[in-house]
Amino acid sequence: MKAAFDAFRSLGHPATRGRGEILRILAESVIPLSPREIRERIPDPKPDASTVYRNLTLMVSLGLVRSVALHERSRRYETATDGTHRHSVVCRRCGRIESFQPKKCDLSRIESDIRGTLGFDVTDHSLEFFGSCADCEGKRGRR
Amino acid sequence: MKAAFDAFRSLGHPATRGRGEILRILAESVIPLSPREIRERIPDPKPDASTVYRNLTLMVSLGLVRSVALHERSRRYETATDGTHRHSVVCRRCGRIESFQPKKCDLSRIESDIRGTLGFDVTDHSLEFFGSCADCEGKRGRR
DNA sequence: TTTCATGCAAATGGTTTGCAGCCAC
DNA sequence: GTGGCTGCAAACCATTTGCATGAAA
Repeated sequence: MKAAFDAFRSLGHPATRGRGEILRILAESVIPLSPREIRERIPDPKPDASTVYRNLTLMVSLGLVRSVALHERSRRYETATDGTHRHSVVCRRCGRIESFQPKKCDLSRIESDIRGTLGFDVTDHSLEFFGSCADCEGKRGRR
Repeated sequence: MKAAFDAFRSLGHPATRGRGEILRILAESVIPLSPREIRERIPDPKPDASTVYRNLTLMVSLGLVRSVALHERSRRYETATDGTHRHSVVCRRCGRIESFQPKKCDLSRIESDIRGTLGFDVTDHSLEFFGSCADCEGKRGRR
């Protein structure tokens, strides 16, 4: 909490309760959350939905938060402050989401190829996996 | 065109002009396109937007097309019929999109790790890169 | 006190859906 | 002929925006 407030102030933005809550909730979650889910977890009085959106946008631009696209209706968000490098694994059947931390995720080779070939300065990437979770796998064919 | 029609018929779905056009347009494009862009490229008379959406959904379920999330307002789609394995590279400054075909994209190691750790049967993944394109890179600081 | 964040409500824009008529097979 | 498409219009829903008020520094 303290840290969250400092994060904002040091970046020149007022620290408010809503901002602290959003950052806390994202830090506590193992998987990326949607704006709606984030808001639901904020204890009353909840900030308006628009405020949640505005703050998420701000936090992304400040580098405190990352947005993740899991091919759903809405985007999801995750903390970017801890140094963890996680990837989401999504079940195409039930929608379940889990996080996976690869022992070694080395895409730097590809990224330097991209720089050489296209002249793009790649700053980050997004990598998600899709398939069937253990539960749905067991039920295979039964649906 | 011919091939497109056969693709539908062999899968038990009527072949219509709209469907052929969508498949043709996606096959001709180097980068993934949004439903709107696809529709714009169909010569008159254009199918209704809802028809385009319905067909894209169908084609994804038939495995003819893949959807790609590039952190934009709308989703994009690309052909899945040719065996190419491409990844999109997106410029965060100007939105330019390019495709990159890695010499070697081996995520099978990670995917089998996922199976072992989470019990997920991973069938596919999505990998996109973000950064600055050559043009924007040159203008660095000028904006 | 001044700037910036918030709530509220309305607008936006992509996507989905119900329904009646039409087309591919 | 008939089931599956399509167009049209309305509904949906996540997200954005304008504006007046309220709070942080």
